[in-house]
Amino acid sequence: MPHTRSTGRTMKITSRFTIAVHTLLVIHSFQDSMKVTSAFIASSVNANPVIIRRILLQLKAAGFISVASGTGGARLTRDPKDITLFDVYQAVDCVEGDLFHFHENPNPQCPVGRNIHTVLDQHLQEAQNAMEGVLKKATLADLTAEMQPLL
Amino acid sequence: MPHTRSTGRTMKITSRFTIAVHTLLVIHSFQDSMKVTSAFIASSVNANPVIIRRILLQLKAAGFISVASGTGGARLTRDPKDITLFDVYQAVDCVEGDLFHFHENPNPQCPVGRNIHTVLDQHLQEAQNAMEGVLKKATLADLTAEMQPLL
DNA sequence: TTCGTTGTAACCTGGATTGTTACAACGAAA
DNA sequence: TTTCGTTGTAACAATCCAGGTTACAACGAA
Repeated sequence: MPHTRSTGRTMKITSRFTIAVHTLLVIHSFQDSMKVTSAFIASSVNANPVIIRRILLQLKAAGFISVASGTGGARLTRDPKDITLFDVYQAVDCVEGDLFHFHENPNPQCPVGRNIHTVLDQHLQEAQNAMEGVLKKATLADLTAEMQPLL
Repeated sequence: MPHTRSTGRTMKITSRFTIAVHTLLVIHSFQDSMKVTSAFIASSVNANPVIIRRILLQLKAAGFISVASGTGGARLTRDPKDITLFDVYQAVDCVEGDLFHFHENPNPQCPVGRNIHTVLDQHLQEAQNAMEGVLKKATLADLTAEMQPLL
């Protein structure tokens, strides 16, 4: 029985994405009752505060939050209804352009090598669009609402 | 203007997948007119023959091809209509289980940390399903047909 | 036996992610 | 003005994985 070199672990979309969503939910939930610092978020996420700060920078750059440097504390600057999971996914640079990694420079002398890109690309793009389309449907407000009954 | 540490390149689904599809198309196209060796496939893909052999092992283990060790040459052992892009995607271990990497051990003391997993998982799973669903629709036979007019 | 090919080990390289410590800049409050 | 907590950010270290390479034993047919 032949076996591969696979050691088990494989590629996944960076956890920055789920951490960013977690972060936004924490800010949304607590911003009115307390100062939401990177250390506070870090303790909810269970990660290093610097990791959180780096994500806060990306969320700030995307225009979702403001962060009070010096004083401390993050706040949403956009209605949670207007922040989709896809927005967050883009903000934290989950994928740059294409989700699938196409092998480069297939041999143009070969009929398959010459056309593989054209033929495959359509399907891969469609697959990526389908995935991103689902992320575009859900907003931060939706997640908050879905979390309510669990509390 | 704050900026991130991102250097540009980000995670993508391994090129093993597109190489595997390319490989199957080459086998399908040439198996009746010549002996299709790892070296031949490698020259079409423009990759090292060992890379191709490792992928051939995975495709063989999945039951899509037979490889004549010693003599050399790969052949399809299944109708191209019955090999979907998703089958190939699974055969080469593109993702093991979940596409998204969820940060582990969120703080159960925090209401957000306690429920983030439950709430987010549904959306992430739906996104992944949508992507994989598209890959399930296209077969090797479809790709071959789409490539015909380009030749 | 010879010869081309496969199966597979061993190794290297580069890149990305995640985590860490450290510290200057900042803003508010004492 | 000084103090203090916090942010912004640099500089690293530790993994981990993909991708590539060389090397060689095993194989099967001629």
